[in-house]
Amino acid sequence: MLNTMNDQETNSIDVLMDYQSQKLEDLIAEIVQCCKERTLFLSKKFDIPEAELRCLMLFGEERYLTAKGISQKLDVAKSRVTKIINGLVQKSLVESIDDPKDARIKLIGLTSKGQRKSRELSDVTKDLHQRLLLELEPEQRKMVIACLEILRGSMEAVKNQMV
Amino acid sequence: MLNTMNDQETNSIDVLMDYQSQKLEDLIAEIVQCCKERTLFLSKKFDIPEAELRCLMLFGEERYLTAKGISQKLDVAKSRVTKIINGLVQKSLVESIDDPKDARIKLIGLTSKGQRKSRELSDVTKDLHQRLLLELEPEQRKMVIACLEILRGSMEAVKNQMV
DNA sequence: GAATATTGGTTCACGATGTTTACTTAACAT
DNA sequence: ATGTTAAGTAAACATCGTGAACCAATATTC
Repeated sequence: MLNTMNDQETNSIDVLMDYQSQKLEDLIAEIVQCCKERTLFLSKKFDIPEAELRCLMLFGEERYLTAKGISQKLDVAKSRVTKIINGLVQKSLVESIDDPKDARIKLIGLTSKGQRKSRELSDVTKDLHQRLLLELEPEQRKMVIACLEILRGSMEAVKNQMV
Repeated sequence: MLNTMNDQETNSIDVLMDYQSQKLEDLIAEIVQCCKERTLFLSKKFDIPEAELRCLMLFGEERYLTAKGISQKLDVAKSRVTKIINGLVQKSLVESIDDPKDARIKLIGLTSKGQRKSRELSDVTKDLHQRLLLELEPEQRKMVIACLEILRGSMEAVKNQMV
């Protein structure tokens, strides 16, 4: 009797977990897909490849970046950075000068055209995210952000388990 | 006086929006990054390119798929599907037979090896999402899922505004 | 029923993203 | 001085993806 009861209970818990994990998977996939479309949209709008846009956005505070620094921030190989920088130099969005202290290093900085583009880009993405917030009630905004923080933390935790 | 008060209020609302939209942007970026790492991890674990894995996962219920159907589900050009299928055929995970009714159509189906792989893959991803849920309290699970639904809806809404 | 679309799939040329390996040049350390 | 480490570049390769041209088979239309 009790046994049956427990079986049913565990079973319904399993069913719930199954449902929830499937739901979670689907939702995350849809959100990721939406982000992919957004970056593609921006790339087309600005007529600049995605990787170069990502690079442009790194010059938020910093005046100059090095290839190595960019490589770390973008999480790609150094050689990849060379190509990205080449593309941006071609478009006159960025220019590199020699570090006066260390001849190995090249300092990469935005040109004024690059600064305009970068500003424009961050304005557009900021606008998009603000519109996203405007879709929500002020109460929901806090809650959604709080939930994303929780989710991010859990994803990190699971990632670390995986090693 | 009142004016000043209102200015301060609007200002603090703006500040809040700025903060929240920045937070939102960062959180979404981190979550997307985490997902990217996950797919890369699975691709290496199974030693199968990401696009082919994505294709394998389409055979959930359906016995057979057509190149056109796959093209729509994966949201890529037909020509891309040809290459993906070639890769999977090479690995003996999939085989294509002629549709008896329409000689233009090739029916793509999993081999038994492909079924095993596909099953394995969905088990692993299900396990990952369940672990994600286990990081949360049962109450949080519902809340996080609810928030993701809200977020997804808002993202769709913003996307549609953008046309 | 023959001429004319339309459809499903392949091929080819191209471009973007990325890695790995090897190489050059410059700085540093003993 | 010399050997080691660091920064950047170059070449070869793999993956993901599009678009246009094309072929063969089915549908449509007169």
